[in-house]
Amino acid sequence: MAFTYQYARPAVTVDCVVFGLDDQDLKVLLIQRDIEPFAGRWALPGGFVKMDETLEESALRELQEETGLTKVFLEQLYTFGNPGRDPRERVVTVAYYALVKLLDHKVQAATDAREAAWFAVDDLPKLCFDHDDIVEAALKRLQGKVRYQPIGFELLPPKFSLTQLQRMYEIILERTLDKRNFRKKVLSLDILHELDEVEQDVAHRAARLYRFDERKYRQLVKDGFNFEL
Amino acid sequence: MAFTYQYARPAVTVDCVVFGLDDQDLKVLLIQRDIEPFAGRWALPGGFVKMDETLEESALRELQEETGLTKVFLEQLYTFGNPGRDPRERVVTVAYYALVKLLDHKVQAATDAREAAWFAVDDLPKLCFDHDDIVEAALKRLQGKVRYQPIGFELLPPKFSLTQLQRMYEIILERTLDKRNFRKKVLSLDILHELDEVEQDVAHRAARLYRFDERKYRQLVKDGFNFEL
DNA sequence: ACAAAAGTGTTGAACGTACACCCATGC
DNA sequence: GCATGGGTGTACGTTCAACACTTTTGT
Repeated sequence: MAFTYQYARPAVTVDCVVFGLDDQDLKVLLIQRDIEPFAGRWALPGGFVKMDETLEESALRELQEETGLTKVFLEQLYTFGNPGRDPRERVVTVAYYALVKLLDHKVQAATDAREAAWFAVDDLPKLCFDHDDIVEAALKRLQGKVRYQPIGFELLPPKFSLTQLQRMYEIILERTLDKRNFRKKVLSLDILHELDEVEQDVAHRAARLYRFDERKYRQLVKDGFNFEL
Repeated sequence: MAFTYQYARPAVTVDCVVFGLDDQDLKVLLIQRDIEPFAGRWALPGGFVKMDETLEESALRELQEETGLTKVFLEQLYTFGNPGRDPRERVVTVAYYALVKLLDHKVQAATDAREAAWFAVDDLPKLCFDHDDIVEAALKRLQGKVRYQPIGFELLPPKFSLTQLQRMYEIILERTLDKRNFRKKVLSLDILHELDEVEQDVAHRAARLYRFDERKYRQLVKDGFNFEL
């Protein structure tokens, strides 16, 4: 079967920059390509858009196929389409970025990928195509957006301590924050639900745990409230 | 000549939401389609991406061809690609938004368009395809971005009064601003150059004119300054 | 008892907001 | 001289930034 068109058409793909967080670093999920071009080299998970799925569905499907991830926070980032960004032919790629809770997900390589692995964002291997540019754009977007939208919670487990929360912002924004001021500010937003639970198995005083209260957040937004850190 | 591919491919287009400003309103530039589908109906200027041009070059070319506009501020907005957004076939469109100085540009209809005309953004005709969604997204982006990037100047003539500047923000943000506070704030940013010139031909005291000092702005940004209104 | 991180308040500076009158100009 | 918009300052409340010690818990 083949498809013929009157004019030449670019191929259309999606690529995903998947961010995860551990104690040390912001990480990005990469796959090692199993097919040419660039077989054996590291790249972003992604692939061709099918004719009957939305762009977002494409991105979710490719993530599932190549890395095993499901149910992630996903948002469109930017579309990269310079002629020459793919050596084979003209490819326009719609880039997405995703945020996942690292501990939840053991990743596994699959279709078209030898391996999938997490890399610290400030210590990535050289990537294929223009994927370096895509990661850079995604990081900038994340750094900008995390300050005025409560998306950072997507990187944390459902229950977290204020220290974990602060650490998340420090890692993403690449600067230290004042503990007292941070707590005052974040608690004053009134979007955290204090739990009757504390950390387990720590070798020091256990921290109180909190949940992000999405219902309350939505209500506040409706009433004209603006998240900002 | 025809082009054959192993798998079906979406068509790839660009569409532009062009904003202009007059005393009353924020306006959007629309074209009246001359060809099917939707011949005679209003739509955003745009068209197919050629194989040897970047996406941005495509957008600029289509603007030139369909409306006569050149040298505009242009920024990628979002990519719309739902199956079914075009009744003919799968079309992925990369949407851009543009800001132009209304007075500079007499628009003129051209290729594929019977007519090009400005419409107040809050009084648009029903548009073809999903172009209503695209305009809505562009307006939201403009409203968000104008507050933390000095892009609003693209809508004003090179020399403007503080009242004009304030009016621009009021129209875009859809709320009134306090005159004294606005002036204090905007002058404190130190990115305006006060000219030795005043308005001409007004039936009252003439306002002092200013220019946006892009050099100074870039320097301040380099030094860690953050524009915000 | 020691190590490790949790938790907690105050003060001064900067910034945002509300508000009203005189001035310059053209007709 | 009157109509029109230009231009200007202060006072108050809120928010931000800097800063250090006590408490709890596990080993």
